[in-house]
Amino acid sequence: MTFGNYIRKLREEKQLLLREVASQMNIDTALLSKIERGTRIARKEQVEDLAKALNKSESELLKFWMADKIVNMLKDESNSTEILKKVEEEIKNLTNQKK
Amino acid sequence: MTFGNYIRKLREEKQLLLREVASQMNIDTALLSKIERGTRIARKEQVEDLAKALNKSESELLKFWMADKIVNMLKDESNSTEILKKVEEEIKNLTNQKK
DNA sequence: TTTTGACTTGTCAATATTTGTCTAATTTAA
DNA sequence: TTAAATTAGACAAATATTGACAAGTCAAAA
Repeated sequence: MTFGNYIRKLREEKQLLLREVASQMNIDTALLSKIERGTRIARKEQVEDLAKALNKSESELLKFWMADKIVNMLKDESNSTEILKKVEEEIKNLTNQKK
Repeated sequence: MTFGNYIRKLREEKQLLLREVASQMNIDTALLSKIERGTRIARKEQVEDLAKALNKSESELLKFWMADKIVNMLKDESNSTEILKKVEEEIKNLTNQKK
């Protein structure tokens, strides 16, 4: 489930129109349409706006949004598994960093 | 081990000067210095050039390079583990995609 | 069939970011 | 101290991103 598909699903469940949500976000309907279809990438600020408009937790939406971006970076790499393993290691190091 | 630290180590092992490697890459010494110190991000093209100049496999260098970028995206996220798990799922889906 | 409303697409100027180089430090090694 | 290597800062040029507008498609209502 991509970010776009996810927010579209949420919007439809709430029976909201593109124009209603877009208006709450202060953006053009066309732009929100593109974000939902994945032809445009939302800015972080817009993800926050969406969380408000759709009454979902910001971190939940950000999870989908960040995952999307990372998947996009990795989708053409042959050794994405190896890369992810390394990322996990490095993150672990970071969080164990004292001070 | 970050990308910058890694290529610096490789360069020093080979006893090459910044200016020698930078010249092979057709970039300014100052830029390579910044890349090694992590204050500038190499372009993918430059990673390829580095692989040649340092006689290392491109995919090995790209692994460090991509991991760096992803770590940077995640370093301020509280739920990075969750995000990575989602990424792994999505990647798995992608590779299982028939046609 | 025409009209209407919701959504989508293509294009473009404005804005923002990235890039690489230059010059001027600073550090290092002799 | 000197000379070479490396680093920092500032800048213009190149590139990328952004959001809006206008025009398009599509389905359902009239």
